[in-house]
Amino acid sequence: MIKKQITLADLSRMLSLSPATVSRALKNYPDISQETKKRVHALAKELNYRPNSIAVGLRKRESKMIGVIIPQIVNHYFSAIIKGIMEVAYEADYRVMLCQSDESYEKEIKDAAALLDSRVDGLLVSIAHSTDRFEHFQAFLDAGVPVVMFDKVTDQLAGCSRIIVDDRGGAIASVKHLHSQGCRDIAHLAGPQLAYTAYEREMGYLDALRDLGLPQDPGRVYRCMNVTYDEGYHFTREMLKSAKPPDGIFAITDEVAHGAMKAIKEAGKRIPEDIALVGFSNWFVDEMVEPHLSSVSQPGEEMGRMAASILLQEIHSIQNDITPTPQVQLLKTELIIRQSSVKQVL
Amino acid sequence: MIKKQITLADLSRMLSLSPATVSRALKNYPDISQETKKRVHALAKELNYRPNSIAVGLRKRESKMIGVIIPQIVNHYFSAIIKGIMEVAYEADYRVMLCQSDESYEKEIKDAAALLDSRVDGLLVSIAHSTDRFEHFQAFLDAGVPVVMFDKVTDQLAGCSRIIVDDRGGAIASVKHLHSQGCRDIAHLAGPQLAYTAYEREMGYLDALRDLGLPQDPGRVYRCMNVTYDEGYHFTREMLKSAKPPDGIFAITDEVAHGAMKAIKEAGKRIPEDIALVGFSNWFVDEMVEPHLSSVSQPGEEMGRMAASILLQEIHSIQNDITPTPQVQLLKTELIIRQSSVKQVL
DNA sequence: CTGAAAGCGCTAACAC
DNA sequence: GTGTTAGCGCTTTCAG
Repeated sequence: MIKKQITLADLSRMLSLSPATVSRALKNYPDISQETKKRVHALAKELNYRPNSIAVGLRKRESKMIGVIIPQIVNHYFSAIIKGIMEVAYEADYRVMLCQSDESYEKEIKDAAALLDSRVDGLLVSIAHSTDRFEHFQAFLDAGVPVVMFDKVTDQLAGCSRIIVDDRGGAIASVKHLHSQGCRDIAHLAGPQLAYTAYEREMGYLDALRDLGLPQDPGRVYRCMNVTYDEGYHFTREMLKSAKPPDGIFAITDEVAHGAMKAIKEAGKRIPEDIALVGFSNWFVDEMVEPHLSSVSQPGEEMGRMAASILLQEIHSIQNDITPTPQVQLLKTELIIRQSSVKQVL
Repeated sequence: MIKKQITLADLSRMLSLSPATVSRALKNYPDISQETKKRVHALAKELNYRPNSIAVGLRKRESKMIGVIIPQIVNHYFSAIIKGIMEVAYEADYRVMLCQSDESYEKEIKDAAALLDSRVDGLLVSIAHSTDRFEHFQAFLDAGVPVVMFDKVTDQLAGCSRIIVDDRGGAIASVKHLHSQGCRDIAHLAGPQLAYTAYEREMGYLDALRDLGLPQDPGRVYRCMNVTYDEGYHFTREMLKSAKPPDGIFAITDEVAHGAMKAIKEAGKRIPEDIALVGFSNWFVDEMVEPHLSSVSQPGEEMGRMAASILLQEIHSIQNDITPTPQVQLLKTELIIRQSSVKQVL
């Protein structure tokens, strides 16, 4: 049976006080007598009274919950972001409702609807690969619920803040580094162009080639639609089968890069001597493989913390009747150079 | 400003119907005229009406939310579990409220309180290392909210189901396998004994030694209190500095095992010839390192799915006024043999 | 210093 | 078929 939790009414009855007084006493309102406060607190503690936050939410029209929609959870970078989000939310006494879109537009729509129905006070979202319409997020803004996008963002949704890392800068640094190590034919294991981060990294790759005066050969861009280890492995094998394999590879993520590494090793080629390799994410696995993988570090936890902080700010703004100004935060990336890309002993 | 979402009352006013009728029409109650249903649905869709699930929750005394408390999120195994949980919850139209205890007893207590205050319909929990009291979970049971423990469980909380993997069996298989490969001095990188899984793996290690007629030397058990890569590295270095290092290591997790691998390689020893190595989790990184790491696979997603399924069952039982019978589910583990532990070419 | 009353948005029992 | 009423548990005017 559904056992009943103790309620304010229960307390007030037992104390012969009105619910209002009990409520105020529990919150230490100044104009309640010490005596009453003592009695109320004592009984509340004894009976282990806990306010029903659903009722509070209904009354105060705020749920103290923030919604999070993320493409995947089983992913080092994303789980780091979630961690950052949860830490900030926790400190501010907000709960986190988590949804995984699984990179599916349809799932994302359903998740968004469920979160909106749950009356979350704000939404944090990293957009699925396949998403190219944004009405389901506009609905939040229309309802006065702030939305902050992180990592996979879009500029097609006005009035909402975005937190991104400097993907393009990281990509440029990687390619220039490969060039400095003597690479002249650098391939790119890219992602789906629709995704913001994938696009930026690819643009960075192309920017760098142009700056360096290297040819931009579309045949050197291999598109990993799902950005997986297996795709990295597969496309790299393909490269290796060709008459003239590249002498450097810049991979869109570490996962893809590790797949590439496997293929290169299997083919009996040396890293970095034959093919130098740089990934993206600075996953801690990078130091567990041989050779250690060079990679661009992107601060996941910091991104989560920042996204959550901005969202909370916006929630408070709105509660004080001021429309928040959307902001764009660019977090720095840093190229971590390891063995996989250092050809020359200097 | 807090813009208002459209409510049932709004609809009823505009349609000159009672809120009750509108409510019933939206839920397609049989005794509402087709005509009315049409009008109601049309307007609801037009105005994009979405029921306020906080209000529904208050009224129906169920929140359609389940709480999850997990020691860490940034962890392949745990995030896989979360994924499994979320899939099942999603299918059943439940939302997931996630908390990370960070292996802290105090944080766990606060999270539990917050979830109970949010009136989650059920709780899934994997217990923090440092937790040795369970009143904060008993509170759920007292309130008629079912609790299902997974992975890190305790038998000190009566009336609640547990999902575990066969840690002991996996440990035994690992040690016997090392023995079959010629290891006669097998060390164990263990965890804190308080943690259920750590304890079981350690017991499995000892069971196997006994079965094999090998001495059980307490000095061969290295206790990694935080179960980290660094601890694996550190303790293995320590072993290697001694006069007679072990010829096999069974590590409590893959993370620890990878730390051990690094130490062994650094010391110039060969794996598996000098020291054979087996980890636990079957992390996919195991196939990305050289040599590939043997490991015990434990089905994370399946565990999450099972835990969530059982919890939902129990929620429904309770709603139908029947006290669920706590069950214990043991998921099979499987030793995946790779290069790090195969000494002899057969 | 405390109480009465209204209401957040919805549902369910009971009328008609 | 549809409306009325009451109430989920809490907060917050407004009175006194």
